Amino acid sequence: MAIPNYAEIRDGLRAFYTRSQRMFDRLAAPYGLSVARLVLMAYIAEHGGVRSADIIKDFSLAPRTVTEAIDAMEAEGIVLRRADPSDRRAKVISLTPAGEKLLKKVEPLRERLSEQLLSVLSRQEQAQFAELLGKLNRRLDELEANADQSDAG
Amino acid sequence: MAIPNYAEIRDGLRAFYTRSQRMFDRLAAPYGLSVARLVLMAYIAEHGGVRSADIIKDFSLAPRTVTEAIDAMEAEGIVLRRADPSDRRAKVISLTPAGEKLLKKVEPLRERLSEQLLSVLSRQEQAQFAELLGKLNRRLDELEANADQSDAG
DNA sequence: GAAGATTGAGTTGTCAATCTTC
DNA sequence: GAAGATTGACAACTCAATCTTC
Repeated sequence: MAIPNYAEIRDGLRAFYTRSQRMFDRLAAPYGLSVARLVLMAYIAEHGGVRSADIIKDFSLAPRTVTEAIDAMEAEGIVLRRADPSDRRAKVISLTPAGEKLLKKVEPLRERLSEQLLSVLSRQEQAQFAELLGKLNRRLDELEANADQSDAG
Repeated sequence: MAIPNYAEIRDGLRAFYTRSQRMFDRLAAPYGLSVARLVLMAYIAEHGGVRSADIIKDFSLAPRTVTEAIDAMEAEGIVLRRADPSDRRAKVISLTPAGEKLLKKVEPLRERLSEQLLSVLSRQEQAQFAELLGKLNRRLDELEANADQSDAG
């Protein structure tokens, strides 16, 4: 039996992720956006009003990353932060009308590029790819849980 | 027929890539390394002496990224730059003995974490995953070629 | 003490411009 | 003019520390 070629997977994944990321960034750049901001905007739009902590948790990001991104988007009038009336520690982030408008314009372009990229796979292969990613992410959950255990122990 | 769920693939890919990347970074951190530097070191070791332009091409990186990484690694005594005798524009990058020693120590840890992560997939699934990534990367080649054509036209 | 948000310092990446040599 | 390397300015991420409120 052949030795598993982890390097091929690592390199293929790195190449695809970074290259496709760059392609999406170039798509969004003319609108003053990046994929990172587009993803945040879509998330905020989907959930209505969110807290920084929600984003940190759902995207596995560092607090610093989120504060900085929201700061920049707030300065550009895309999002706004209001005090949370139910918890004086928290702030509620939502899209401004301008932010919603921008999202509605750029989101279809992202979907179109996704299509151009992913339609090279058959429906079955797309489902396979999603399933493999799901397995790998669940494996990460396990390994992270173990790491936390070690920390505590 | 169901509409392809591109968002699931996008989100799954983003989550897996960024989370696993962070896990590898934490593995390398005690040795003063990052995945990015580990990857560069492995490439330099494999090829003996390389030029900045080789790295830029083979990893699809911006020139800035490479110069900065090599600068930092040179300052730490991991790599060294020599003038290329055959081309006075170029410099040849190679690992120092200390760099080789460090790589030999850390590379097995990377392989071990790859195993822990990817062994959740069967051999067949690993092969599938690699093949799907290959298809997607070739698709990126096509799209990038089209983009270049548009630029020129 | 823990949760929510922010901030300081540093890495890895981008784009765009520059300088030297081919 | 094109290729090889570097640099300035900036985005998006990390870790670690801090401050307020629960």
